[in-house]
Amino acid sequence: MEESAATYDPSRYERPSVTVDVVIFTLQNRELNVLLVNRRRWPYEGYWAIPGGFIEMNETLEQAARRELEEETGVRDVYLEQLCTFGDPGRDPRTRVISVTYIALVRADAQRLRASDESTDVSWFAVRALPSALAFDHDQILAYAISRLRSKLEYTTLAFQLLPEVFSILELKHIYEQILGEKLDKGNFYRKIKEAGILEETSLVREGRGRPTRLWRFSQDRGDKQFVFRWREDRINEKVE
Amino acid sequence: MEESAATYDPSRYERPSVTVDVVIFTLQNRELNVLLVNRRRWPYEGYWAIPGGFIEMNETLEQAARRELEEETGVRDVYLEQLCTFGDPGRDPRTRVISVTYIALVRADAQRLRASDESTDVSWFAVRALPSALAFDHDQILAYAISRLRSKLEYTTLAFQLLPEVFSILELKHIYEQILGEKLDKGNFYRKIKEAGILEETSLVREGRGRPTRLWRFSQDRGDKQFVFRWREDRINEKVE
DNA sequence: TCAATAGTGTCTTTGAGACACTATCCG
DNA sequence: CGGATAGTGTCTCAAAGACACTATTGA
Repeated sequence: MEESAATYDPSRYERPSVTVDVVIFTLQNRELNVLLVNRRRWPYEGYWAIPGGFIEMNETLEQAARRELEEETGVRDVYLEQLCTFGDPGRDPRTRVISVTYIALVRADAQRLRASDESTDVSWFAVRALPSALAFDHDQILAYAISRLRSKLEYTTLAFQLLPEVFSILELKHIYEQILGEKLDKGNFYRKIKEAGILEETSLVREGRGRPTRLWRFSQDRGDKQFVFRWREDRINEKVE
Repeated sequence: MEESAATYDPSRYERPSVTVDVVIFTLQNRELNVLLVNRRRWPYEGYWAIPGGFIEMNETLEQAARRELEEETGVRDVYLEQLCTFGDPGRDPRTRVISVTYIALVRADAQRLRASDESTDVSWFAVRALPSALAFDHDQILAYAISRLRSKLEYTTLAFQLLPEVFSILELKHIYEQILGEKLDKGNFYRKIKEAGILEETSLVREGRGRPTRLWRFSQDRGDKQFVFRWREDRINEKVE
């Protein structure tokens, strides 16, 4: 009961440790990728884990997440959203740890990203080829993060957070296909995205093997334009939304 | 970084307190209601707050939430879902407190509910007539809980968690209207809910002033029947989902 | 010319929404 | 009968989806 908080004596209750873990997504050669770090010590030595760390007493949870994110990728100003909090008693053998998890979406064109340098044991993994077992309950966290990303894609403009500044419409379609795991119709995709009015044409084109591609940017100044992209109906069985 | 966890020395980091707070919804005379407790001491003495309490070291977060829920309402086996975690440094003047919040949906027909007995300072409030200021950042939490409930209603069968065992279709419609804050068309509602195939007819009827009402129950054994109820499109501007 | 990629047009089917209608009770 | 509440039928219009077509490049 909240009332017991009023009589709270700090020494009376054991306090758990609290960490913030960040599932960092990006697009790497047209595949959805996620950043993992390799653990060097017990427990789960040699296992891959979601990057994270302990919160400091004077920062908000989101600030902690941004700090971790910047430490790992050198990137600021990315999309960040709270996912869920995990806190089963046995999940960390050392002590009781509560993990507040976040999802981050990072643009593919940030060069510092490739700083998966060899000295620190950090690496990108395609979500379709993840390590078979992760440290702690991180499999579970990651699976949940992916399903959440998938479902949010359908009714938000989240996908743009993964794209470079300019892109072609078929590239955008490709991301949707990647993340939704489903082939989409080209014509219908063009129609929908154009009608949504959230793209600005640029004067750029990209040359390729066939007809050159017109490039677009995500229009910042869209008023309250909405973009609901529901190709699928099976957003149902997720608990927690 | 996760690695620092490996070198973790419990005494090296200050640990925050962790509470679990539960926003408990129910239906009380056809209105969506929420349970609040009145605080008796500093801080926020006399203010209404969302019920909650400190986690114990050997229980999961969900167990803690169920424990709180049962303490407040005497109810078990209700729908429970994690909402979000709040942890700004200044939110509790006593010490750093991280609150993991949950939403609970409680059936209206559990009699023990009315045990808002006068001795403990606990009471139901219609969400349309909430106290003007709540303790801590609980206004924020509550507002978020309501918006989440609203949006989940559109694509899940959550509303059934609020209803008694048997109910009429128009009662169900009424809940949707309550929570979505919008008038729905009777005919269309009948059509949709019937097509969804998630209701079982009972032999019961309820007599009233006009034509008696057929009563239904939510069918447990629906296979993978889905129910997407999207009358509205403005599920967009919520962050975090 | 063809292969390759980009982009458009159009028909069909579905389902949301509006709204008028019928049904069954009490007095 | 009329008022009150429950429940059904049906028309319209917009949008999703299927799919065939045109466009522009390089070799």
